[in-house]
Amino acid sequence: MLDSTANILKLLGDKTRLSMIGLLSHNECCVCEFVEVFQMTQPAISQHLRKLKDAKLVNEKRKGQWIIYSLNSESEYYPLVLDVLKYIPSQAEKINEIEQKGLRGDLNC
Amino acid sequence: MLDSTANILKLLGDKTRLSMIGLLSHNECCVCEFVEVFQMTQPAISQHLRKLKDAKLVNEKRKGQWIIYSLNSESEYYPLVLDVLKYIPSQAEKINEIEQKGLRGDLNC
DNA sequence: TAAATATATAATTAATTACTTATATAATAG
DNA sequence: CTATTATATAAGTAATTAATTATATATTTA
Repeated sequence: MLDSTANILKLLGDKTRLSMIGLLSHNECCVCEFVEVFQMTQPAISQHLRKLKDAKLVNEKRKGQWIIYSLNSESEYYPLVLDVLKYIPSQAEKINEIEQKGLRGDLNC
Repeated sequence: MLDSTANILKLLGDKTRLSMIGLLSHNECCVCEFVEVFQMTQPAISQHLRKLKDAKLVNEKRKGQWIIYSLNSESEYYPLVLDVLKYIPSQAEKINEIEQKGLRGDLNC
């Protein structure tokens, strides 16, 4: 339990992944949205998502050509995630930003 | 706030430091006790404590030849620490262990 | 004051992590 | 069926982190 909790905290202890979790607490997101929000290469984003998925903190589902990620509320560590989210500002605006820039529409996702 | 929270989580995302914080939530501890508990070299322990101190998660005070570490309940992140501690087993037994082995007495601290 | 004890710091090394580029796979549109 | 779009994976590199050994500092005791 201590080791596995430490591993979850290590995952959350990266600002990109922590922000991803914050975003996912508001909306499901596809990879291309994260790429826009974080101004990071697509493989870098996919690799962060892979770690979150391996730890079962997020779920993925395919929707046509997109892979949609969502918070896994069934996770043993979901309550910890919710507790942690109390300590970061809302990430909702980051989604609004790309919607306002019209980027979200452009990406068709 | 997101970055600083991520940094705190990164610090807590190491099993040695997480266990240290768990121990400190029960008792103040000196460095030599951590050395016994974690079977790790003294410099390794001091370096972990340094990181926790730099982040102001712990306080140190000198008591004769010993440096006593304690949780800093004044920290902005103390509430986060308390939330996180709900997800790990009590570390109290680790102190009991070394007391039973008589080591704590032997060390005179 | 010299020896012993407790702790910290510096320097090095080993291990881990994050990111990049290149490539592969899967779905859709023409 | 080919081109395009979305995503994943692999391989390599750079950066960061954890641990070790050696040494320095501070306190206590003889």
